Amino acid sequence: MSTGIWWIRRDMRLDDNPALQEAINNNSCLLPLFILDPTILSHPAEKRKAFMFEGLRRLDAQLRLQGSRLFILIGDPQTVLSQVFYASNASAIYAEADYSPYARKRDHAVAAILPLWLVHGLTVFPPGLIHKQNGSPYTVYTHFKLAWKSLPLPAPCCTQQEFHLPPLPESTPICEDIPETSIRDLFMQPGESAAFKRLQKFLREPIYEYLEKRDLLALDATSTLSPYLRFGMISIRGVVQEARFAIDNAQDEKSRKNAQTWLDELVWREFYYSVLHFFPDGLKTSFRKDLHKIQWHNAPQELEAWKQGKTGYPVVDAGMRQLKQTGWMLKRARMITASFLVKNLLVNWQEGESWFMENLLDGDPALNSGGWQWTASPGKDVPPTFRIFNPTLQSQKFDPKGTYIRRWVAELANVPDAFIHQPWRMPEDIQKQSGCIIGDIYPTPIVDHKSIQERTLLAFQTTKEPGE
DNA sequence: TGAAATGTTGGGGCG
DNA sequence: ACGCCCCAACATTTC
Repeated sequence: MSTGIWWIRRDMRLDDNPALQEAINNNSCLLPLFILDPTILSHPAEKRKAFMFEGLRRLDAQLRLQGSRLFILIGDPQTVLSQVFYASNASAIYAEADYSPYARKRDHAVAAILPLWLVHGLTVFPPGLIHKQNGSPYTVYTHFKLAWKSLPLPAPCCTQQEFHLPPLPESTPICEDIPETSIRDLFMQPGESAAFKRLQKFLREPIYEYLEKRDLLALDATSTLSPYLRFGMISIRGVVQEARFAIDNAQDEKSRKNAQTWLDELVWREFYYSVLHFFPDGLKTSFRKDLHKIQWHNAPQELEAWKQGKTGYPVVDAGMRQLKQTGWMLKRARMITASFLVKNLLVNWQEGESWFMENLLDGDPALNSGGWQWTASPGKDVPPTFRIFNPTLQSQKFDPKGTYIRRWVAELANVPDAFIHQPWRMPEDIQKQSGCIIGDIYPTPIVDHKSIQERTLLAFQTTKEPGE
């Protein structure tokens, strides 16, 4: 009789879970354990924590269906694991490898005093596996993607729908309750079955229109799987396998291309974890070293207006309000709002990065930082150009009727279509008619896009290297 | 996974 | 009927 501890961190699922499988294969008893780490609990991400706690409740329910249960303990992981390990007379601890700098440090400390087995499962291929011929990392996505796609997809570790969880050990720790949260309405229901349903729904039709519709802000045309992937409520290997299957089954070339684009997004996720692997400092400092030279404007009141969705640019404000209320934005909305902060307000990208981390359900350091640095980078990607998003053009393109804007910015609900993207241009009588006085009910734009361009170009010029 | 400036084309109104 | 102009729509170039 041996007991394995399944230390759950961000692999909150039973299906295709390599760490869980490893624990089961090597033990006759299993102790599923989640540690409430004060370091993580102190992070001000209330919505994401609520999603996580509710997810833990669902996982506990799943475990109980098979005669097991989830154990919750509070404290420093090294201390907690030592106690549980000896109290339950366990043989080893099994966990899915996590690659953030904090996780690495934490796991290193645990492994120094206890038998900790880290099993890969967070990405399809372990970060670091894919590199150039000479061993150096890919820093351009396109090249990484080609290398990624040339590799055979690893098979899921347990394909059977039903498997039997080993029983609990005889001596189990006294455990805490899953914390309650003050968050009432979660934008998405967490848990493995919700994730699975969402994927199935997406695969039926939307995946074949993904490229054409993903940027339309008023639609719900994307998979919205990222919060589930964030907590491992669904297996990335399984998702990729389904994506490949969908591509192979596409009815026509256009559908195939649409589905292919969705898979490419999953490869972006792999790419950012790879970048983090090779550049572990890239989370806190700019991956592009020359970004340090930029003279940011960093006006606190402008940053605050951005956070609260009161910049006076409807599409930016809609996005920021949606983020604060629900913890979710389409990638297009993330790009528009991020570009506005960095390129229009000239605020250091790290300010935006940490606000997103506070609010996003899917907030993941590697991906969030990667996305922000993509925004801040003045165009090292292909083709090499300098991009400043024009919030009005983006708005007209991706929310042509203003549906998204009106959904999130109530003050603009009755503004006519002709002015929905630029309400500051409304004549006074129309402002009165639509009940939206600019500068009173809805803010005047905090910066003028046109006049700000020169400042931004100048600030970013310092990043140009000789010969460029 | 831009935007703005510039260039090209093609249909319709009109003399 | 025909050529000319206008201009919107689309394409290409440049930053």
